[in-house]
Amino acid sequence: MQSIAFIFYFCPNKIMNSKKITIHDIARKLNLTASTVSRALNNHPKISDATKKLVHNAAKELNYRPNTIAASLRRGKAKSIGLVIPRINRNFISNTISGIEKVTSENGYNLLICQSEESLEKEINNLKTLVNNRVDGILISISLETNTSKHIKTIINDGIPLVQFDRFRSDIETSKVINDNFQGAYDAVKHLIDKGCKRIAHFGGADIISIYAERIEGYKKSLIDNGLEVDPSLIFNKILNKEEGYKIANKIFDSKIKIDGIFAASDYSALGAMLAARERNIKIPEQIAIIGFANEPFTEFVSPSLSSLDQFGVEMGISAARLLIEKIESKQKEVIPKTVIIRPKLIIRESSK
Amino acid sequence: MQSIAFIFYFCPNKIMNSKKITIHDIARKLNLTASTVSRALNNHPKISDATKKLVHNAAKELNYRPNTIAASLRRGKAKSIGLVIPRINRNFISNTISGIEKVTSENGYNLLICQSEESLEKEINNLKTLVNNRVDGILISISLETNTSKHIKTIINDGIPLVQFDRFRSDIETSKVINDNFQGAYDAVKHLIDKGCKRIAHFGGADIISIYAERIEGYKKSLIDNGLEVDPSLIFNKILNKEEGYKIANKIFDSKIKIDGIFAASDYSALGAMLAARERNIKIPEQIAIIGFANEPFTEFVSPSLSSLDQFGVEMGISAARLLIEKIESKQKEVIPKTVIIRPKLIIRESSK
DNA sequence: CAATTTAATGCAATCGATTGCATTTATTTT
DNA sequence: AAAATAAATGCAATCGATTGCATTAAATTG
Repeated sequence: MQSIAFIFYFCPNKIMNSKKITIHDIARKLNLTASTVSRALNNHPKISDATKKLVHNAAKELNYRPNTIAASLRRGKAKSIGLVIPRINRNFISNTISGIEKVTSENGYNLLICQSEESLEKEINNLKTLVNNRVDGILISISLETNTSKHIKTIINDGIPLVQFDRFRSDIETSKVINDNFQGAYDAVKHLIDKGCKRIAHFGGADIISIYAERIEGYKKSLIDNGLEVDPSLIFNKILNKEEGYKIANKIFDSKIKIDGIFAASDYSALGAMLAARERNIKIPEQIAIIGFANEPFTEFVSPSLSSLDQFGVEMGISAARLLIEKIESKQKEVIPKTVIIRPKLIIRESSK
Repeated sequence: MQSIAFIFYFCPNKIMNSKKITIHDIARKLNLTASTVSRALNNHPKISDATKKLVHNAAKELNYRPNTIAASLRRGKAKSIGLVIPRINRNFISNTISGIEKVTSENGYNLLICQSEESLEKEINNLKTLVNNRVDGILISISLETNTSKHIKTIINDGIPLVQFDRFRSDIETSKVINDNFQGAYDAVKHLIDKGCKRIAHFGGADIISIYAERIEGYKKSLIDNGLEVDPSLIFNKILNKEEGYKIANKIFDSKIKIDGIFAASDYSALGAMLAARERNIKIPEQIAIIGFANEPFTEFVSPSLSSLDQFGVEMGISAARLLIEKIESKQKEVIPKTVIIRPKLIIRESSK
């Protein structure tokens, strides 16, 4: 007796870590077949309630853990969804992931997450991994480097449901969930004009990415619709972080270019501009009104607080995941690609009041 | 001819979406066996270079995609790692995930992510899902609600490698990567005292979670070591967000309690306190110096900018993932549990200068 | 050149759950 | 009570890759 306790005390892992229980073990114990056990566990209608109860009890007693992998192999599907995003640690993206995870887990799907780190090569590899893992569907927001749709088309031709969200390629027919970047930009610029701005600069992203191209278009259209003209020398590309925003703002202040407003495609570049202005005692919003994009958490707390456009990240993730699951689970092969457009909401704060 | 082109044009999916190629298809094409093909693809030494080349070419030509699931079933392992965290969309956590994903993907593991949403019940379910998916190992940061280790012990007894990070249970022997919360708190409070504070309040979290308990202890020890005494009426628990910080600060200001410094376990509660002070024209840091915890992005941008403790999220994720993979891949069953302690770095900003 | 070693490949079982079809048992109908 | 129907369970193949052991072919040795 003593020695048994002794062994248990020192090697609990070894002792307890018995081999995994399978449906065959349960079947043997109950004098049934694996098929019956399988059906009982899956609540198949043709199995009597009595046996179901027996099986469930035995499963509990033996501490049975179903082997998802085996089931996946047999079914040819893994009940899992792959997600490819540029980076996880971005406020907006982690919000979308949160929404996605909520929906997928509610529907019994596992979520496989890959970061492309803004690299096309990694993005391609990520997709390969997901295909090899036989995911039921893929959600993707493309990298900044992605200037082709070939890899994505391959996926679609393989018959794997795919939904794009946020950053997307428009030359492929997929469902997608996107922000109305045009409208957001339009609204922001209109607001600046309403506040009296006449010379509004735009700090944009890489215009090969559609979301940034659209913001530029919205900016232009808003100017024109509101009686101002587009001055190409006020449009700056690839200004997305604080440092670049700071640099460009300083460059403008040093030059002869006069501006009284900035619409930035990123809160960070807007912040950079704010800091540059502050250093020169240029009053915000009196001398320059500023609006950013994405409604990063810090925008609320800086001073002056920064006007911005909220993108509803969680909601976007939820819709994207729902669209994908709908497509996965629809019997009829052909689901008409849907585009869900979320209109960003202008949050007016001190920087443009 | 015409008609073929026609068909291709209208139904590319149907045509191209042929059944998945398996190693048997490759074998058949080359007059070999599946075993040989499998070995060739895995670069087995006993297969001649000639056949390897043949197999690889055929694989490419047929657009072969290995079925990871089948391999996983056979191997009993999925080359995947499970991650359980309270929420994805928190700056610190998304940073750790980013680090984790980097390491796991570099080592050929998939990452399965689950959110517990601060619920013990969900945390338990998450673990079940991961076990059913036969993950090779698990990384976990526990929920606020988790007041037991039973579910985690089960995992360990099942022989599944598990590493805790950030929020952890100390009554289970696992490797872990944690912040030196005691030291961080100690440093922060010492800094406040050095700046002349005599009556420092602490806005803490739930003290059943060790990281918060440690911050309290560090706070106390620092007071004592530096010749001040601990006044329990200055310690407030479960004050972790802006609203609560704002509320408690106001309560203090309304009372007879005099304070000249706040060390908060969260940047958000620190911010709430800042806003409350600002409303009453209490000068920061002259009348009250404030330090937060986590170095959230906004801390740099508020004004006055908020001193805080940086937790090195990405590095923490990297270490945790490395520890886990090391454990998974070590041949000898018994790996001595290691604890990696990352010392938070005090970032001194205007709020405590 | 026979005997032995080495290299390369094949055979067949296996991982664990699922599922179409067959079979048995129980129930109902005529 | 025989026949027909329904209900419950069993049989056996299957999903695709891996792997220990056997086998064949080629190379080496004495």
